[in-house]
Amino acid sequence: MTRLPAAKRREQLLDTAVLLFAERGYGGATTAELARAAGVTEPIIYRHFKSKRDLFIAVIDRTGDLTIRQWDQHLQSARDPAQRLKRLIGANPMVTDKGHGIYRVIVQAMMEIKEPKILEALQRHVKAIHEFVTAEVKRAQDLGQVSRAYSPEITAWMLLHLGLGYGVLGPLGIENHAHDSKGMRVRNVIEQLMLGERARQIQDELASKQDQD
Amino acid sequence: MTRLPAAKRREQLLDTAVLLFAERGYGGATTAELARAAGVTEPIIYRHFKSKRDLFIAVIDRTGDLTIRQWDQHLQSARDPAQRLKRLIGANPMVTDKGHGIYRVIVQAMMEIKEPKILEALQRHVKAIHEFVTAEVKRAQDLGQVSRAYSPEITAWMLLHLGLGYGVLGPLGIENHAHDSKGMRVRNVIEQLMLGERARQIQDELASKQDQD
DNA sequence: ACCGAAAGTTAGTGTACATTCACCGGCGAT
DNA sequence: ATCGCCGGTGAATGTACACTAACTTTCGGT
Repeated sequence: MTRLPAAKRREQLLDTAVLLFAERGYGGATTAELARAAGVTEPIIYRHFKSKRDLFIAVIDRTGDLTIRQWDQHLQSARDPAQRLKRLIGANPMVTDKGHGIYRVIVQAMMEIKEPKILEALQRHVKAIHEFVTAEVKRAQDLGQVSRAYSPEITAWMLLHLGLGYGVLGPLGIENHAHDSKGMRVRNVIEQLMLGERARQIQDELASKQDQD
Repeated sequence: MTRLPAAKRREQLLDTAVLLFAERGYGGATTAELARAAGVTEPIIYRHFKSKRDLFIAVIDRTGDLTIRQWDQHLQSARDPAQRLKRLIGANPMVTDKGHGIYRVIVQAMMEIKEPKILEALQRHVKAIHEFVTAEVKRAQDLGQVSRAYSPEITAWMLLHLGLGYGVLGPLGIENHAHDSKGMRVRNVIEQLMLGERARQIQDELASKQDQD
């Protein structure tokens, strides 16, 4: 309806595509739907992108940056590195409202990898996130807030794997997923392990005064 | 070409479908390809399965059984529960030659979930595997070979998440994935954590006499 | 030897969807 | 005032693919 300059329309199409892919998946989303959601007709899509696949690649590159920026912002208000880490653990972008749709698309892309360009984009993305988490862990270790038993790098990989696994299985809605009959949650286990040996007592103390995070 | 009794044909179709789905993905594989690969014509597929989706569900269910049977077999020659667990950790079906193709498809399905029937199949699958791992952990705990700090259930979830995350990121071929600059690997960390506090020393001892696993 | 059921085939049908063709209208530079 | 460019549309087009109807061959039991 409303006429837009090419650059704006392109951006808008990408915005719309992210939402649509998140909801329907790449395969499930149709160009007709995308056009309708964007308030234009199909040929417009092809004015801006060579093909649906091309559009998909553009979406991935774009969401990579976006995700890390969102993470950064989310951690900014934390008091200290330990708190930041707790938030990091609690704010798995695969599960939070903002991120989970986007991450569905990214993991979907990880499972396909037909184009080397997509692979490269994903490698960049994971590397960036790993570096980010590594830096967080290192900071907390330097302040003695986190056990130094393992290197920041390996700890960050563990966190990524755990978060990814959790993010994949969570949406399946499996009964008793990620917790046991006593109400223990994987999240708690991770925090305890990361915060060192005394962590369990600390955890117990915190439990009674209703943790804000 | 060669005529087969229904049961055999059904099995053969499933065998073929696993390979094809692994290679092309569920969406990418066509019924025509499947028929050709199986050496029959398309209607045969529909004699044995109500639909392509139905076939996929059968594949998922079957892979669940298969994985567990393969694990069972792989673990059988281990001396004790602790050894079994070590093997379990080392035999991530998402990474082994046999499993990795089909697990890519399964994770793909987890990211899409269009049909509730597929969702159910996936839930069954994950549940079965979780139960299996839980039982292994419990056995090792009962013999005091594994730290009782966390319940078998929660420990099993951690292992599943870690394995899944590792299996998703591994194929991306990221530099330094899952290990740090000192050569420490996530696998080692998991083993150490699971085997309790003395695990590190035990690990060191074992390292010198060239562990067979 | 025959017949009925089981296994298989040929040749569609219908449709969902990415992609394109041919045309339209308004706005800004001349 | 007008004309060409650019953002836009309506209506195909083609094709890939799941699924099916109707017919044929083979096999095993009597």
